Amino acid sequence: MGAQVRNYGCATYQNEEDADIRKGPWTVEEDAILAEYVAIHGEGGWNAAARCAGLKRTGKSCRLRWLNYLRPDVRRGNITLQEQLLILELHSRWGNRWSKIAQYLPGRTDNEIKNYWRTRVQKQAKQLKCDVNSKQFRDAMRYIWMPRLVERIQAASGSSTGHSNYSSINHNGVPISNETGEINNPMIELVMPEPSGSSLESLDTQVSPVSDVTEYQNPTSVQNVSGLYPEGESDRWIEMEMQSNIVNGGESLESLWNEENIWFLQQQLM
DNA sequence: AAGCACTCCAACCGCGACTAA
DNA sequence: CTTAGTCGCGGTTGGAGTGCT
Repeated sequence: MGAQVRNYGCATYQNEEDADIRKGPWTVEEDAILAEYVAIHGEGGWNAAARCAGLKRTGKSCRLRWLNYLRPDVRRGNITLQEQLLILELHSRWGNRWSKIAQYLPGRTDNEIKNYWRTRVQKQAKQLKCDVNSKQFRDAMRYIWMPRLVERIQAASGSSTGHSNYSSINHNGVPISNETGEINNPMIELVMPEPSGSSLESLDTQVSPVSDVTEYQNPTSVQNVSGLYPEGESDRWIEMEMQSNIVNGGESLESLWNEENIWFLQQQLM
């Protein structure tokens, strides 16, 4: 980052030459000016927008402010279960392609998804003492978190299919795609909107900030999940599931990742 | 009540891709 | 072909907010 000045408390300047360029938090007035400009001229041409609107901001800053905050269709608030599942699924497919992932979550910005990943998902990897990109962690996501999320989504939407269906995930855990590269996974279809503009409202199961991948409802039983796990490893994974239930005494789980479970998972993942 | 630790998010930066002159 | 300007993406970070001691 170098020696540039950061001061989010009040807008500041990088150096003498940039004394006309404001940095830091946007004011209400600046927001209004930018929103009005875009309403008249449309999106794009951000450098011109900054100049013509009289904003002492860089074009980049204007673009970011518009896309991440001022845009009328920006969704704010908790990431839903469906969105969590989509993020996990799409990240396993595309990696850190945040903008691409964001296309499938209407109203969510790449920045927001990136923040979610870093603050929630990477935190869990850290707790498990494994790299977020490691096979172990990906497996934990794929064979435990994601099926659980699916179950919760189904429970919340009143579906009675009875068990998670991840059968269209291949042996690498990647959802099987058709020739066009589209994901062909019934559970993902359940939650995945078109990349442009459609709404998630009908499936909008809001969750609290703590009710993300770190916390699960206790499944009533370890049910029909063997098909979810890697070939030849289902026993081991089912055992992990059962162990996590035993450890939690059948009560609803405060968190799957209490110390005991983390230790247990680490042993299993060795 | 105060201080500390931690979480979350807005906003920054560097860099690569694209495009027009 | 080269160059300059612009845009978009992914990584990083400061600070406000919140919870805990």
